[in-house]
Formats: sequence, structure tokens, C-alpha cells
Amino acid sequence: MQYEDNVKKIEEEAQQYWAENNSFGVVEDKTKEKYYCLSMLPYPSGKLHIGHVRNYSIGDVVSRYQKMLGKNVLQPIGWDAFGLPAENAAIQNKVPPAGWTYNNIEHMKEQLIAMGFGYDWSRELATCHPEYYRWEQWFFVRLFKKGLVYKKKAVVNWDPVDQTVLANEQVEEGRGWRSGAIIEKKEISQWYMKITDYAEELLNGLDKLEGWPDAVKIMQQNWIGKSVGLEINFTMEGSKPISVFTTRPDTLMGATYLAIAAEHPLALKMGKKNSVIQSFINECRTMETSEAALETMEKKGVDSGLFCKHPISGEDVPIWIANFVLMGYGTGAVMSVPAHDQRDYEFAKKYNISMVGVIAPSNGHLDIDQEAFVEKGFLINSGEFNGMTFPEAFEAISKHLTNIGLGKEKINYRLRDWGVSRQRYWGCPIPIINCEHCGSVPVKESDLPVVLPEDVAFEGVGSSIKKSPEFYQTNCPACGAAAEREADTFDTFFESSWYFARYTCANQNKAMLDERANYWLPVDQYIGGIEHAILHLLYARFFTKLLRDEGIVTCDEPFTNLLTQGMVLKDGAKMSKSKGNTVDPQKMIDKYGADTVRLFILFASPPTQALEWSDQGLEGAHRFVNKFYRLVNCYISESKKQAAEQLNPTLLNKEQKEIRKKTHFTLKKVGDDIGRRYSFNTAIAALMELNNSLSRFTDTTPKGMAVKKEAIEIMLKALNPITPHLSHHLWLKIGNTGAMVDTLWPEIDVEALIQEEVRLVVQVNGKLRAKIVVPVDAEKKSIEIAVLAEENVVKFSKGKEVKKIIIVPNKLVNVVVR
RNA sequence: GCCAGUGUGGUGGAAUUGGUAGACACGCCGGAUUCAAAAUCCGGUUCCUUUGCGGGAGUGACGGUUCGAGCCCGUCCACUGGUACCA
Repeated sequence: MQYEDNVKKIEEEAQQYWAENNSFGVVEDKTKEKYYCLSMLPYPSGKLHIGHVRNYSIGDVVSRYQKMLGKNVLQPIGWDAFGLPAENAAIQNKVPPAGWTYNNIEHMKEQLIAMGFGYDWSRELATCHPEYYRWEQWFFVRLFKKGLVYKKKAVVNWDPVDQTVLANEQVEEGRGWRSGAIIEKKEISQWYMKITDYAEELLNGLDKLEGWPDAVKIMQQNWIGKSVGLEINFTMEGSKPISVFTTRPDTLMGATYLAIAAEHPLALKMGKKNSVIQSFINECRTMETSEAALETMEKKGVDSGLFCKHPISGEDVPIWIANFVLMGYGTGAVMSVPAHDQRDYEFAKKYNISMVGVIAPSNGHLDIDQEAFVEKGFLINSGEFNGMTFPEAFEAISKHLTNIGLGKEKINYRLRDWGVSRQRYWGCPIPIINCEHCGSVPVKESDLPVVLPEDVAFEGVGSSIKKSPEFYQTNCPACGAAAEREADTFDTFFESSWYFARYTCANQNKAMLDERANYWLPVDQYIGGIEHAILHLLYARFFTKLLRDEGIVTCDEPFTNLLTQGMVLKDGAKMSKSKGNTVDPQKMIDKYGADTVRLFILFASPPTQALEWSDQGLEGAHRFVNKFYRLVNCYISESKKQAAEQLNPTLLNKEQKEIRKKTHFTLKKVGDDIGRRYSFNTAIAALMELNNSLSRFTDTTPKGMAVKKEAIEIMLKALNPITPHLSHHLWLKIGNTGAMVDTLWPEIDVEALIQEEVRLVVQVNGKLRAKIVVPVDAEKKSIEIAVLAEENVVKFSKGKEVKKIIIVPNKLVNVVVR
């Protein structure tokens, strides 16, 4: 019987066994070491895509391996079910977002089961269920009462044709992706979470995350962007002073203009008097809001005609209105020093604004003919501060400005507060009631959850619940007067910021979390795409600290170890429906079976690296699975003729010993590759090598059969995390009674690994010239004699003096000659 | 633009702590088996040079450190992710 003909049956039987025996259902057990392995929850887009297959195959290998080490392993799964794609699908296919989402979940769940992933399905959750989101509403109300949330105006992308707010992704070259209309900036009131209150802790906490990749920690550190500087006030006659933040107060005497945002009150005031200014402001209203667009667009400005006073010199400083300064971030104004900042330099050149060089390099003198001098140096043209270095000038200018009340030292973070309001239908309703008399009042705890109506018509023009009076009409919880509910919903990052905690007690309907959270948390291994390196992971860390400060969990950080999976690319880019470059793994599962697909995706590249998708090689993975299947079946029929004897390692011949050595070496490597290195591709390569050696090992004597039996059993166990169906099937077929899912990882026989001889590489001046075989840990002297006697060494050192001989034990010898 | 990452044969990749570059596969070439094919098995496969042994070059580009660099440092190029409303 070929594997091909059997694969469907083999996989279904194994899956049925796991389901019937609840093999992956876990309960808290203080007598066992816990291991919480979590993969990022999927967005139910319709079908499993290849990135999911990669992510969840990695998670399943780690989980099954840890389970084989005897740990109490929790591996849950759920659905990140709210989000924009459901709304897009709703418009396109004229189906309600809820129905579309639930259908997708149902189908994708079947696919996950068919892949053989060992999840504890009793903990499954979907973030669009009121039983889930009620607790984040509850938590939001707690944070509201604690003063950790607030309302603030912010700009959004407004599509004037579709009458809707667009995501940055939906704006293409300044136009709405559906309507094609030119997008306008619109200011609306939104809810914010005070993540900046936790900026310092989020930054410092990174140092403790030893199990996180440095790249992610550095990105988060840069994102938080702590900087020390001065807040400086430029006074104005008849108006409030303009406050700016700078990390370079040493350049203050070189400030020749101030740039303010187009939405700045001063700019708006001047616009009313001056049509040139007004048209510039209008132009700025159609700018894209993303940071990338902002930084790469042409820097433009217009002279406001206003002046403020330089805080030290008292001279007039002109105020310009510039498109690269944003009202929402910082103070909406920046101090410009063209001589020492490249952007200011280009702006000043363009508009003929004067420059004053105030920093000279420590060697040579200042030259700003071609570009700004942005490095630190000595102050010049700065009166009493001349000759000072950066730290000296920082302190002196800080002191001076503090004394005259025009400045103070300030720590600034690049990190901004988290805007959580979305003007969308398919999301968790924000549990706030807006009352004319009382303002924003949180919904009473007893009235939670605020349930999102799922049966509303959805056309994509405006938000559906905003048009649904039965949803928004209500009474104020404080005064009882008629009032309106918030019709905005939460950012979907809200749901994904705490789901990992909810899995630990998903059936708890009296509280957000219970004591079980403290048994399982923090997550021991978190696995997900590198694209989440900043936002999701930062928000999840933030939420953990909020939960801790509310006394709901005890840990400080949610994820002890993080594996960031590389993206699966197609045609050099992230796969997406809109690009039409997706790969459907279902076809591969149907053709080759789940085990082949799992093996291949893990073998194709190391997990952290981006993977350019190609079907080439899938056949090879399948060939290996087939080959191993045949090997085991061949052993079974051989053993009917000649049974294996009890293995006695000391009585084996040389060839038998070699096979045992290879077997235990492979076992050691696979354990290390899976358990420590997360290098699944090399683990599989090692197993392929062992398989090749075993298929050439034709010894059918009782001793030979014993060696083969041991090797096959070890291979089955070592393959179990990767190809669990095949291991389950063959384990029973070779005569074992217990199921593979309950077996433990095999012990390495260190005796079998002992080597007597070793091959040394011989180099002359770093070039490979010979190879010699010597006893392990041979004496230095005897190696030197052997090396210098080598024909090729003699040839290449002829007429030269041997300077020294470098010996790397059991590896290499380098003869240095001159 | 900024932050982070990546770059090795025809292809995916290996080289774990600075020590044999190309493990393991895919593909291709040759052979065995077969009436034939599929499947399977065996051999070869970085480039140049050499009958062979061997020799030379080679890890995006250029430079540096070192007895020795794919790995460390500097400059640059290309590509990927993120860039706060895709998830």
C-alpha cells in the first residue's frame, strides 16, 4: 500500500483520535511545569492563507515538542473577527459583515483541524462575540474613571463622495480608493488612551525582554523615541507665546524662523486676512496624513507676516506656515535653524530666509555652502555662550531660559497617545453616552455589554449604527435626560491587546479574567509576523500593564519569548487579495496531505526569514514523507521474517555502531534545532540525512534489525511535532499500544555519540591545502609533526619560514608561513 | 524621508561562538529498471583552468580589521517590513 493512497485516511484517523481523546485540552495543574505557546490570532478573511500555515505550523511544532518534554502545554486559537475587510466584503457581496465573518470562521476552523494543529478548542474565542468584547467595554469604563482615557480632536481622511472616513491604506495618491474623490482632512473628536503615561515603563521594560529579538526591541525603542531637550517660548505681542521643543538648544542663536502648522490658530487667523495664506491652508487640507507621505512630500510654506521675539537676543523672528508641521503632534510649531538642520536648510534656501551658523566643527571651520552642518561642535556667534560644547551650552541655555521664564527642560517622547475611536460599523461599540448636560458619561456596568446590532443594512456610505436610532437613542445614566450613544467603535488593536489573557479563562462569564490567568501568563512563546513588531506588540504590552495596575493580572510583560516570523511573499511583495498574488494552501493539502504541507513550509526557509513563495520543492517534501513511509513498511515486513533482538550497544559491529551514532546525533540535533534554535529547516535536513542512511542500511540480522528498530522509533518521535499524522499512524503500525501524542521525547545515548577519530582541515596561510585524520584531542606536538609532513604543506611552505601554527581543537590547523 | 531587516550556485537554503563556502532539497544532465511511461534507485551538477592529480576565483559593490571574514567595522547599491485608521 502506497502512502499516496492512504494519506487521507491516515490524517483523518489521527485527527479523530486527538478529538475523541481530547489530546490537547488542558487544565491548570500546579504539579506540572506550564508552557503557554501562542500564535497570533488570525483575521477570518475567508480562507487560510500560506502565512497562516507557516505561523501555525511553527506554533504546533513548538507546542508538540514541549508537550513531549512532559510540560502542561496550552495552545489556544481564536478569531480577530472585527475589522475593515468585513465591511469591504459587505459592500462588494451585499452580505452583512457578521454573517460573512461567521461563515469564514466556520470554514477556516475546518481548515485548521485538517492541518492537524493541536489546539485546545474549548478555549476558542471570536472577538466579535459580545461575551468577549463586553469585558473590554467594562475595562474601558474602568480606565475612563481612572482618567486614563480622554477625548481630543484629531484629523482623519474624509471621503466627501462616500461620506466616510478612510483608512490610510484606502487613500491612493490623495484619492479615495473606491470613489476616486480627492480626500480632505477633517477634524473630529476621538477617544485617546494615555499610553504616553507608560512610555517610560514600556521603554525600560524592553531591557528585561531577553527572549525577544533585538530588532523588535530596537524598533520599539525608536518608536517610543525618548529625547531630552528644552521647551522654549517665543513671545508675541498681543498673543500667547509660541512654544517649541528642541533637542538642540545649543543652536538656539541660529534660529532664524519659526514654522507653524496650517491648522495652527495663528495661521487660521492670518488666512482670513490674506488670500495667499488662505489658499496655502486650503492646499494643506488635502494632504495625506501618513508619516511616510508627510516626510517625502515637497516641503512648502508661506510667510505669515507675523513675528515673534527670540527669547535670548530679543530680535524679531519671522513665522512661516509650513506643510510639514502638524497641529496634532507636539505643540504645532517648530524652531528652525537652517544652518544646522538639513530640512530647515532646504526650506530656507528655497524661500531665501537668512541663515546664521552657530556651531563650528571641532576641527576646521564651519562650511554651510552646500548643506547644513548637523553634527555637534563648539558654539560661535552666540554671545556669552561662545566656545561652549554641546553639554555645556545645553546646561547654560537651559539655566538662562529657566531664569527668565522662557523655557524649561523637558523629556519628550515620539510616542503619541493611542487614538482608539474608529468611525466604522464592524467593531466593538465604545461604551459612552453623550449627554447635553453631563458630557461623556460611561455606560453603567449593569448595562454592559453595549451590543452591536448585527442585522443592520450596510452600504458603505457613512456608519450604519449612526443611522440606527434604536441603537443610539438612549438616556443619560447620570441625569436621565435623552442622550445619544457613541456610534464610533474601537480600533481592532483593542481586541488583540488582551486576547492572550482571555484564552486562559475563556468560559468565565462573571469577570474579565480570573486566577487561571496567573497560572498561564505570561505566554512562554509567542509567534507571529514581523509586521506586528511595533503596533500590536506595543499595545499588548501596554494593556498588560493596565491590567496589572487594575489588579487583574500579576505579570508585567505578556510575552516572555517572541519569534517573529518572516512574511511569505509572492512576486516580491506581501500577499493580499487586492494585489491578487495569493496562494491557496487548500489545493496543496488536498493533493499531498497536511503532513507534506507542514513539512515543506518549515523546510523551505528558516522561520524568521521572509519566504518568497514557490511551489518548487513541495514535491521534494512529499517524496521524503513517501520514502520514510516505505522505509518503515519495509522494516515491518522484514521483521516478520527476522525479528529484532534486544538492543545491546556494546555488541554491535562497526556499521551498526555508525548507524546508531548517526541516529543519536540526529536526535540531539533535532532537539536542539527545535527547542533552542527554532531552526526547523535544518532539523528536517538532518532527519532526511538519517532517512537516507537508513535506507542504505540493509542489515537484516537480529542485531541489525534492533539498530533499525531503535532508529525508526526515534525518527517517528522526532518527526512527530512536524508530521504528527504520519507518526501517529506508523507508531501504532510498528506495534506500539499507546498513542504517539502521549509519548515523551527520547533520551540521547551519549555513549553512542563518542568519536575516536576526527578529520582536521589543514591550511597554509588560510588556504585549504590538506586534510588529516587524527585521534580526538590529539596532542599539539603530534598534530604539528603530522601537518608539516603533509606533501601539500611542504609544497606551499617551500623556501618560507614557518612563523606559527594555529590549532583549533578538533577542527582546523593553520600554518602561517612568510 | 525615517526605523528595522535581508542579499550565498539555475532555485529554496546550510555553514550554531571569526575556522573546510554550497549540508539538505528542488531543477537539470547521465545511467539502471520498464514493451513504454509513471514511480523508484544509482551517479554528476558554483565558475574558470587541467587528460588527471591539482591550481585559481568566488557569499550584492568597494574598502578595512585578522593567521583566517558569508559572519566583525566603514561607505554604497538593491529588495522587504513598519511608519500610528490594513491586520
